Amino acid sequence: MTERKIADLDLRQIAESGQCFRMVQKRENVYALTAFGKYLEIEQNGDMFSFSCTEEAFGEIWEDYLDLHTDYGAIKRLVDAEDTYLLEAVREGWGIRILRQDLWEMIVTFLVSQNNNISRIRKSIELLCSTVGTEQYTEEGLRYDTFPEPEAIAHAGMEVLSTLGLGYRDKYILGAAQAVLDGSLDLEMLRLADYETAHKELVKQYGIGKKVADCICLFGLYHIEAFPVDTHVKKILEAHYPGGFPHERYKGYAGILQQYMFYHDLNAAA
DNA sequence: AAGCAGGGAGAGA
DNA sequence: TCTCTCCCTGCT
Repeated sequence: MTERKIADLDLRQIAESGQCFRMVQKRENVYALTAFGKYLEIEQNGDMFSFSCTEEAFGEIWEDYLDLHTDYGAIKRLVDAEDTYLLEAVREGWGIRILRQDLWEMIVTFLVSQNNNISRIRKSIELLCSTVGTEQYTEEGLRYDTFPEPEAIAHAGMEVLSTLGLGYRDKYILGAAQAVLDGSLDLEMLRLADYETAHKELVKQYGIGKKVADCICLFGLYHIEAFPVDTHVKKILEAHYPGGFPHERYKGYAGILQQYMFYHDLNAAA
């Protein structure tokens, strides 16, 4: 058990922000997530958080995963005081952070996300993990499933993938797994590359277009300058930024602002 | 119950 | 380049 007081963090907002699909509410104020083969529960009471892990694990894995080294308060203060829409979006999604998630998991996740909705993405990812991933148990005996490595997905093949209800996306996922194994999709190179290079490489991969590549850059490589434009963001830009989004003003971190806007739009729709 | 939902590939212009 | 259709599936 590790406890911390943390500003600019809200678990519910992150879980619903569409950047991660394996973070679920366990009970009041408690969320559970699986990442890097490990399972974590977090309880939030205001700005006080308790994590179901040791101080060591917190420092080595979760602090970084939750992007706690980044000052989101400072970023929010950079928002144009004249931009009432963006201020409102930030006010509503004040506790959003960009999680530093695993690259391979993000590649598969956002391949699944195309032309798809959040609840179905969640189900697909969970089914993929429980079918092809590795079954693990916490010290308390709670079962969880790790995200399948490329080897496991390639080994499963279309025979298994086609039974998971992924639709036409199954062949993209198998293709990506095979590409990692044969070296044509080089994860280590992507991790070292800058945003432009990573994006250019990603769109070469079958099933990855501009939007999905941007999501992978933002959520899997922490290139916070990446600004994915999906149908929601497109709609937002048309409604609130007819002259175009001020990318110059927010150069280098526009992706974080995109996340506030996206979250705001999801809530407005409901 | 036709049409849509966090897109992309492939074809044709 | 740009536009158009089709793609799996589940939900409304």
